[in-house]
Amino acid sequence: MSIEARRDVFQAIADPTRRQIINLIAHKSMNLNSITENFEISRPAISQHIKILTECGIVIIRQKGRERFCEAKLDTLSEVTDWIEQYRQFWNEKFNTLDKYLNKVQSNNKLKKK
Amino acid sequence: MSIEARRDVFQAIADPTRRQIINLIAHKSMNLNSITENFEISRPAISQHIKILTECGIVIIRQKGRERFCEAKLDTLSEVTDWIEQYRQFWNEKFNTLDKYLNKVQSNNKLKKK
DNA sequence: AATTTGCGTAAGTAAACACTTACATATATA
DNA sequence: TATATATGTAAGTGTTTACTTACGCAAATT
Repeated sequence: MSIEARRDVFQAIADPTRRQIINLIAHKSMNLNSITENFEISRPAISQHIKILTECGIVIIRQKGRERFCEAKLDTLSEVTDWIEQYRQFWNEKFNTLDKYLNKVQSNNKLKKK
Repeated sequence: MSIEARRDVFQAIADPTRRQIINLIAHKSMNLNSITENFEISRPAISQHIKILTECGIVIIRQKGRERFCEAKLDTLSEVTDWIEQYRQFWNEKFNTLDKYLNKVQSNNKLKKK
C-alpha cells in the first residue's frame, strides 16, 4: 500500500508544457534530450515533467542503453474524457432542443393545474 | 484589451473541489450558499472557486436579488475533449490493429530492400 | 582507462494555489 | 429604520508548483 497520493491525470494535463510534451511524443517515442531540444527550459525541468507524466500513467519509459525513451500511453486520458462525457447531455444541442420541449410540456402542465 | 491572462479550462478542472462544484451545478443552478453546504470548506473558498470557473466560462452567474445563481455552461469543456480527441487515433484499439498491420508491411518492405 | 553522454535527483527559490478570518456592501425582511 | 441574509474581497498563511544550478552515476565512446 503506497502512502503517497497517486498523481492525477487532470492535474498532469493542466500544465501547458506537459501538454506540449504529450503532443511531441504522441506521434513518436523520444528520449529525454530530444524532448528537451523542443523547449526553452532546462533538461531537469523536462525530466521532472516526465516523472509526473509517468506517475499518472500517461508516459511509460523504455530504457535503451543509457537512453530512456518516453512513450505516450494516451488511453489514460480517457479518464478525463469519461468525466466530461457524463455531462454531454447538458450541453449537447440535441439535448437542449429536447430540454426546451420538456420545459414547454412542463409549463403547460402547470397552466393546466392552475 | 485585457492584460490579465484568461484562466484556462485545463487548470480549472484540475482541482477536485472545482470538479465537484461542476458536478453539483451541472444538473441544477444553485446559489453560493447552497453550493457551500455541500462542502467542508468556507464560503469565501467556494466563492473563489466559482470566480475561477466563471473566468474560464464554465460557470455563468445569474443575479436574482441578493442571490447569485451559478449555472454550468459545460460546452466549454469541449476544449478539453477536442484536445484529447486529436490523439484518439493513437490509443484506439482499431487503430492499433491497423498500426500493427502497417508496421508489418513496412518491415516487409525493408526486407525486400535488403 | 579516461572521457563523454544521457540521465536522475537534491537543494534552493519565486510565484501560484487553496485555504482562512475579517470586513464591506447590497438586498430583503421585521 | 434596524436587522438579517447573501455575497465579494482583502489580507494573511502554509503548501505546492515549476523552475534553476550543482552534483552524481551508469552506459557508451575514445
